[in-house]
Amino acid sequence: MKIEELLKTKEMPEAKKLVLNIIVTANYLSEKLAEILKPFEISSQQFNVLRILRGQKGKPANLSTIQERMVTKMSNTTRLVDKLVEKNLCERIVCPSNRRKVEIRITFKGLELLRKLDPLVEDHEQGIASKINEKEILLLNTQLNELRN
Amino acid sequence: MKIEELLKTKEMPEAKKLVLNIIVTANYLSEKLAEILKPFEISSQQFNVLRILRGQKGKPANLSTIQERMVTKMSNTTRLVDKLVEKNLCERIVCPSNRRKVEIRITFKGLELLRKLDPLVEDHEQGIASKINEKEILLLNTQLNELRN
DNA sequence: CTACAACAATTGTATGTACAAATATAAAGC
DNA sequence: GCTTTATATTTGTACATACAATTGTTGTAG
Repeated sequence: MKIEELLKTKEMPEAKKLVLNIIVTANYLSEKLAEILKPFEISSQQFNVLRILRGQKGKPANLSTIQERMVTKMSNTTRLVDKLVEKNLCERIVCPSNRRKVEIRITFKGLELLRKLDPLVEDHEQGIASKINEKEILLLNTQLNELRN
Repeated sequence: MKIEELLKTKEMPEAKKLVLNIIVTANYLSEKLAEILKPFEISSQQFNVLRILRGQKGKPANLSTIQERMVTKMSNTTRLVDKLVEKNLCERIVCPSNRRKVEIRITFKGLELLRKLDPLVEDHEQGIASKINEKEILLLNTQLNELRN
């Protein structure tokens, strides 16, 4: 649906339309992802943290590393990790060489969960992207990058 | 900055890049808006509600009307309106013809606040959109609409 | 060695989001 | 008229976000 229909407004400058459109589309995408994750009782931010941990390939991550790689930077990583630890999806130990830091690792259970989720999330992303052609995807990525400059 | 640099990942399918890029860009835009609104002690969702109320042009709105016009549909409109009422930016009375409903109106103080904010928000939106040319804006809007279909 | 600055994470508070359950009122069916 | 169903909003709970303040630890200057 067109953005202006969605917001039930007649007229709007294109600039305003663009800003709202990006936000509305992002909400839509996040909701779709949340739907996929829901049966597995994991939120999109928790999923995000798990993927970052897997990306470490065995090497433990500390909180600041996770934080700087998060999609939403200011989320409270301590409490996200708390939830994951509760569910045994990751473990957290105090870093022996520097006790200010913590070492966070994904567990086997966490890896298993991601392995189940991978194809579902992949389908979701492909399904979205398939609405436009490949050239348009590349262009869209470039233009979004520019908007943030 | 390119999305892959931002997330500090080497390779990623374009579809995944696109999905993340939209979400990251939306976060960026929301943060910028929040910065503008902060000195006025109003959140972007409260601002959103206020603009919807102004759009009613004197006619009162009830909760469900506001809800369906919100950018983020599932936010809890009752509590957002609570905050606005506390600040005297809008008023809420029980609808006399149907006591299940409420009538919500923007106050003079609310209109004044929006009048001050309008040019700031406009500048923000224009500033973002000016990063790409007009044709690209139109195209981007079209493509984002398609992604949600 | 001690005081102090810098660093890493945690905790606290207010706000917002997502969803379910509860409350209150109105409308419909018998 | 009384019960049931539908409608509109509010309330409760868990999670997430934004940001400030605090805690505990390390590094460093004197």
